[in-house]
Amino acid sequence: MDLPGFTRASRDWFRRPVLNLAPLLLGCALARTTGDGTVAVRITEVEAYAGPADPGSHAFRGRTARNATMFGEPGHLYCYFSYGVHHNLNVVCDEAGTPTGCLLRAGQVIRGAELARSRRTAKPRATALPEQHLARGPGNLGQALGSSRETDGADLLGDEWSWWLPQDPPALWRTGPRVGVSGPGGDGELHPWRFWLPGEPSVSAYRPGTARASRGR
DNA sequence: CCAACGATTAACT
DNA sequence: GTTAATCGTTGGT
Repeated sequence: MDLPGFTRASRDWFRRPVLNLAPLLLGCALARTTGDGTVAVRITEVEAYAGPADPGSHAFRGRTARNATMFGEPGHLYCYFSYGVHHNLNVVCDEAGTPTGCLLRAGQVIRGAELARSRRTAKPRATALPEQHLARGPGNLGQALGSSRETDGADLLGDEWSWWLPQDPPALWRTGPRVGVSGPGGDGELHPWRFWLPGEPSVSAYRPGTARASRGR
């Protein structure tokens, strides 16, 4: 398995504070290979969740059976069941014992579009979906990759799931309020921790955000 | 044990 | 813009 223009990430690449890692995830590729083939998604939108100090985080009230994966080694997938319907994917960040992660909110399917589409054909209008919308939204991204209850804890340095760094990383991103997280005065005031690549068709046009230049890599 | 609530989506007005 | 669908997790009784 290879991806032109990308190289595989090491465990240590994930070993940094969540707010530092979050923008670096943009432009990376997440791939999954099964007997049916490979689907790879280039990440265009993420949200950071900062653990015990973050009221929006699943880890805010400590360790539970559900969020245990976030307490483990970085470079694994924390997959949780959302609204009785979706299997949303997070990249576990920072050192083991620091329960932080980034929710993968959207991406562009760069390999296996046919397979990704077939995984979404349960939805009546899926056959009419433009390719750019196959992995738009966290639930849809999870669905395009076929994530399930079994996905929680998967290692991104394994054979089935893999994480890829772009040879030519994006130089610019935007930040804004997280989606679906409430808080006093609006969560966005305190935690503008949604990061996305401007101008990407796979990113839904939510609220406007602030442009930030990258500080070099 | 039980009731409330989502890190959402798609369909409908 | 609004709302129903849908069910595991959580926290309180």
